[in-house]
Amino acid sequence: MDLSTRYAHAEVEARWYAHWEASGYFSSVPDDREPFVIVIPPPNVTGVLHMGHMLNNTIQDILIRKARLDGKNACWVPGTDHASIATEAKVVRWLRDEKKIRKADLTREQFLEYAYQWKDKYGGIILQQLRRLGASCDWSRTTFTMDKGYYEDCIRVFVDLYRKGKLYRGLRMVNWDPEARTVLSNEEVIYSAETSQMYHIRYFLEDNEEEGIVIATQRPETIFADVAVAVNPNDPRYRSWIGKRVRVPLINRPIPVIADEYVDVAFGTGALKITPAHDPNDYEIGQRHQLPIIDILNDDGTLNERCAYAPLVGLDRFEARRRMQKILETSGHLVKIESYETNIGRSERTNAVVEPKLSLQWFVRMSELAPPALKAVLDREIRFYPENFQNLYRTWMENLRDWCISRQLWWGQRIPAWYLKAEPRNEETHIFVAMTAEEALQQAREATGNKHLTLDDLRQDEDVLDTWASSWLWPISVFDGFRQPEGEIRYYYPTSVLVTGWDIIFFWVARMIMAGYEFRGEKPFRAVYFTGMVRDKQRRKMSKSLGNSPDALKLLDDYGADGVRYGLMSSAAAGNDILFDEKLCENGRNFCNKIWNALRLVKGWKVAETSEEEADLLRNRLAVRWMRAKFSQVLQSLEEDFASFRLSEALLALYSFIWDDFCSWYLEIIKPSFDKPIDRDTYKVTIQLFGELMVALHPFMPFITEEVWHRLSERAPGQDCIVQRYPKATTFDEDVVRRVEAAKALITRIREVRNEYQVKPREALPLGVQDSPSARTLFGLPGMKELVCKLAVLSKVEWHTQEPPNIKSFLSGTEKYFLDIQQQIDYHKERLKLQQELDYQRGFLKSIEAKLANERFVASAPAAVVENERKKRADALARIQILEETLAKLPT
RNA sequence: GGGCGCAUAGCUCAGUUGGUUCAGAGCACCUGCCUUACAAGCAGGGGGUCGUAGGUUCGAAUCCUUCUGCGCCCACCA
Repeated sequence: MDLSTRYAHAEVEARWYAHWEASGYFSSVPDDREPFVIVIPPPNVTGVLHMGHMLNNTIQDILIRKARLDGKNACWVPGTDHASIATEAKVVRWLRDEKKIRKADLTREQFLEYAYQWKDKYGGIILQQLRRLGASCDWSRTTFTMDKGYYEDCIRVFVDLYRKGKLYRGLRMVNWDPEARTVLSNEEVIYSAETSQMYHIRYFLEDNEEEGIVIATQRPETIFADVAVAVNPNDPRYRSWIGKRVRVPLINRPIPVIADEYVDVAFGTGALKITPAHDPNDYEIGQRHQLPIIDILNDDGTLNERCAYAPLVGLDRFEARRRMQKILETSGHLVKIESYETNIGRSERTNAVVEPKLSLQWFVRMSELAPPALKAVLDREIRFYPENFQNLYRTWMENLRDWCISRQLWWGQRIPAWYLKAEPRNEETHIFVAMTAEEALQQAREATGNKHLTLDDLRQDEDVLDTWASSWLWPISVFDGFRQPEGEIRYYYPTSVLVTGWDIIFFWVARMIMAGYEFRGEKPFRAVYFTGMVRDKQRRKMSKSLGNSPDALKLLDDYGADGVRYGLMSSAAAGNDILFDEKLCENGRNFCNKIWNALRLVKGWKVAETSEEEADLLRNRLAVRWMRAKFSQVLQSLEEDFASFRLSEALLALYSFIWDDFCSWYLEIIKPSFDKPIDRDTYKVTIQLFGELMVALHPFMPFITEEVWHRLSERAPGQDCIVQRYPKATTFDEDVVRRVEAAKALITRIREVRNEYQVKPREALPLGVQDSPSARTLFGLPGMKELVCKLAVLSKVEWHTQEPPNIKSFLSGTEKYFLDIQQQIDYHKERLKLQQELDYQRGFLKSIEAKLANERFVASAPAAVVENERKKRADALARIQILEETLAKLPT
């Protein structure tokens, strides 16, 4: 067999992925098997593969492949999300830079045409990249949240919620992004500490030029929107002021001084200007005191004429702020300016400072949707892994505000609400919510009694839905559950597990759960596996803006998909952030190479009917017995790991089983000496076992396992690793496992001695065993002597009833061994080591005896634990006896 | 301000119900090997009082409390 010593991944990956896909292994249709279903967290259509996606999708692929190997009907639905704000921003930039077109110069229809052009050209690259990773998605089911059917579902849901009274249009204080000119959800606002200026400004009494009250504000330009000054009713400094009137600086509009408990006596000056249109708290205070609302800001953040101060009208809020300093100084209202550290909210998308703003928006009534979604998680109807994310979920669900689902964008599902053109904008009294304009017209005719109304008399809402108001329908809509509620969704829903980062637990996870119960009366998934964030070595979240994310495709090139998958999985316990280190992918690549070379070894053997040496046969049979038993033991723990989503543990267990037990021990035991053949039985079992190992590892490292699986032996068409049955644990011979483990310990001890005394690797030495029942038990297994001889490079094993003189002796387990190393032994050193060991064993014995002397321990500990302590005591006693004898006989 | 979580080897982290050799893995480090599968490798080794102080228990890395040092989420004071 002519195989390179290095495993070459690139060609293998491309070949097998194409083969799997062409064989239809990825696609799923309902049948009588148990389904195992995952819907992908749809990445932004604009996205390119990054570390987070790779982690996420590796986990999903592992689960899907495992389910497929378990004989389930595995269905993994891929797709992308239209990501309204992010995509629209990209398209706007693209138009500006490439096409030299400004969005403002386009009609809605023109813009959308360009947007679809852009999407067709640049969108969905990520799905292509996922194939490189090995993701075994059912590509025929690929869904995009703006697909016709999906789009319609969003509209249908909007209408449905409106009719049920769970959706309303209302005036609310929202987070406004003046740059994108759209409302933002709370989750899209990022707060961070920044230094800003605190302006102390004096408001003079209405009828007094001398006396005034000083307020503190960071936004002096908003004073034109002030409608009151509030003080705490319990603040003695200001008690006499309550009820008086003061004048807004510069424009001299009189406003009252009111009392409200909200005002913090200790903060600022203890007097607070009230600006209901531009601050959420002020808005609430304004409501309490029935104060008017003056909105002085335009949508783009410039001041409008309502501020009543001509010099600043039309200026940007920050420019206005800069000028206010001079103006207030000159007019004598400015008391002082202080530097001040505060949290400033910025738009996640545009980084513009967010402006609180009153606005007419559409809201979903969360009080209606949240309770069943909360209950499902608390009752563990939906299980979280790790479980403690329940806390996060709970606190959020118990403190919900209504969900603002309208966005002032064009890229998205347009809100299906129509108004009468005759009514002024934002003051509409008639609202018609319907699937189509025609239906809306029908409603309008009925509502107004005017049969002559036409479509021309109607105006559709300009806004689109929040992206999450489409992605929350994902698990239902991808199976066409709205239009065909009795169709295949009945087979696939609820899905099996959702794999996603914990950062979108609110955006997406919670809302999907709500949608599941609201629209299907059933949870959308049985379990949620939360992945951590992938961070760099400085613990920073990996992001494009920081440029600290390694190029995902380059990683795949350098280490192979299997290597990268290994790297990601080997340090990613559910929910824990992982500090990504390329070194881990290197481990994965090395592991591939190890497997590859094991294949080269095995395939290089000559096979004979049987071996000439009886010793070889005995040894090989023992090796096979041990390997079978150990594999069963490992499979048992693997099943437990999979059941509780402990995937890293499962991978690690396989890694050490393959590398250590299979390669370092098993193959070394059965490896024939140079140019000698191996007996057919052992060979066949080994090929079989090797194949099973590949199947067991396949979910984690699909490509190399498929390749090796096929190279191990001729496979009939369709006999691919990906569609085998996962090996199952059987009852196994624990005794063999135990005794071989003891033998391994003995071999290690012998190698240690050989190393210490620099015995040549090939030089075979005779081993002496001091006769004892435990030694007889160990060597009683057929093939055990031959096994130890081979791996420890021994010429023979001799039994001693008496200690031979002047020979190196050592302990392993409770047995004593002698090794004739043909060298002068350093007795001084030996004595020291023996004494050290003896001291340790005596201390150990003492602690065990103390334990056993404790009546309460013996009475309350489980019998097995007590029994084990007794065994430990016996072993310790045996060791101490041997050590004492050896010491006594040691030449001085 | 409210809440959640973390602290285990030089580094990154496992450690499930308190009890089998539980004090682990990988990396790094040290020693010796290019031994006919693999130097992307082989054989061997050193290294931790499980953050601190108490408590519960026959028994604590594991449960409770304190303190210290980190991290995160939510809310947000003009």
